[in-house]
Amino acid sequence: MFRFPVSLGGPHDNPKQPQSSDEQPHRAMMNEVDFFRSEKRDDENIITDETNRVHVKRENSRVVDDDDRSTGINTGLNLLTAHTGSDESMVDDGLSVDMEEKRSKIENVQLREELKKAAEEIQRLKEMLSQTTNNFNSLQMQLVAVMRQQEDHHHLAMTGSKDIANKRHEGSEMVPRQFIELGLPTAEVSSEERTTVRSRSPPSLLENSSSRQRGKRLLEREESPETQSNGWGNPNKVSKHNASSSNDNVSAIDQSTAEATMRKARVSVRARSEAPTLSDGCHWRKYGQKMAKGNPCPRAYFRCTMAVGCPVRKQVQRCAEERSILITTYEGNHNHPLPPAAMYMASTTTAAASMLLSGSTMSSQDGLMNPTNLFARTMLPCSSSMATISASAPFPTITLDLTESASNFPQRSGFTELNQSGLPQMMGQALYYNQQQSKFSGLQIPTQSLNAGESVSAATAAIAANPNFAAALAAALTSIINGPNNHKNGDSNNGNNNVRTSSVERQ
DNA sequence: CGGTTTTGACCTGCGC
DNA sequence: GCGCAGGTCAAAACCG
Repeated sequence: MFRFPVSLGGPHDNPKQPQSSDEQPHRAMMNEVDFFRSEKRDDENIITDETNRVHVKRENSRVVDDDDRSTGINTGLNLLTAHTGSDESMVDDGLSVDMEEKRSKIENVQLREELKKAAEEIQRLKEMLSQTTNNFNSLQMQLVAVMRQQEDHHHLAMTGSKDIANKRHEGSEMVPRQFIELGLPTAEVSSEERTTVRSRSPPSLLENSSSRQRGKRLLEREESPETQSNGWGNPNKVSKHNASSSNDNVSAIDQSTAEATMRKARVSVRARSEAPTLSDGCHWRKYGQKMAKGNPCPRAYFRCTMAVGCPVRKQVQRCAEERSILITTYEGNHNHPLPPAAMYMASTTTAAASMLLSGSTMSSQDGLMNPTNLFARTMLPCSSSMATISASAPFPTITLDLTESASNFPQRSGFTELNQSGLPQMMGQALYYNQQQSKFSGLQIPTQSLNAGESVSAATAAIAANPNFAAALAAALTSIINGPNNHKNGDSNNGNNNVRTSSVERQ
């Protein structure tokens, strides 16, 4: 799905190269082959060797080449050079051949060392990725186990006290309600599965669904992933469903909850920008605009147009208090490959959403084994103050605030530069949990844990500062994150459509 | 001409 | 039941 972009010296390193036919600036291995080939030609033709030698040198820095001439690195050869010093012609004699051979050998050694280092680097990165994958898998399994446990407790509590359950559904426990709601079928789910889930639904929900079965619009919504009252605007609908849900579906609910956790989250990005929208690498079509209450600035609604039927939407609105701040809220998951620039954003928002959702299903005691911490440490290394999770919003929403504290991460800037270095910047965003977090059942990253992970964070930040690696890692993590869902959903186009696709499925 | 934006109407959920 | 607000639709206008 991704490649680690290893640069062993790009075209910039050898601007003076002859235009040989086999010249391919991005192929380090080809250069290596060329090198050996040229070495073999030594015996054949010195002139040719000279040409090839220059060609080979492109893997080395020009400084080395210059040093050879200007500073006389090979002092032993200088004598030989001096011997032929009067001869400025391009014709080499036997002594210069020796010099060239020695030089070639030195270059050969240097080149091999560089390649070796590069190979080791690749191997290390692979190991890191593998380790991250393993960590994620184990954490995910733990997450499932804990969710089961929590679900059991939840049902016990509900059956034990209806009052308590009612209070939960009326008031503070917004998130669990949404998770249940999110368990409803998605577009990727087969029609059979949809029917099954629907049939499990309580009469109220069925009535509600049937009452919506009118008109073309409804049909469209039925086709779309979020048909089942999964819209942005009806977050509490299924909570009632949840309240009346029985215990016989615990496992099903567990599954749906797991899916649900990846479904409904919104990722809101606050960034200072004078532009009407943030350039996040995707193509969007505006499909609506509304004046929101309490904000003189209209809210614009956009839909991803990079692929037909892509469920990803975003809302763009300027902050009422500070017009220079652009609030972009993403929801959904792309069902198509993304360009790298968009991948940055998608990966970041996916990670944020995953963090939000996975964390929200955990109890506070689970913090240490919560994947949230993994994400917080891997994806948002400086987790301290830049992301807000809001439980007061109708949906679990994580807000990445790019308007402040831009000092603690390299290359920090606004989202508008995402095309260049978006991921590192985003990854540099830290998380903080506002007061509303206390309402959140599980979104607590223990300060302890974060402190313990500071070294990890620092290392991660350093790595993430490299856009290439960041892109690769983000892509990898995205695929990891999305993996299970993709399997469930069955028809995912890429590794990119989990959190977000699922979270938008209500249209 | 095809894609995008604009904008008024419509749908839906929620609170009173 | 009614009104409000958020979200969406879709025809018309606009644009490259």
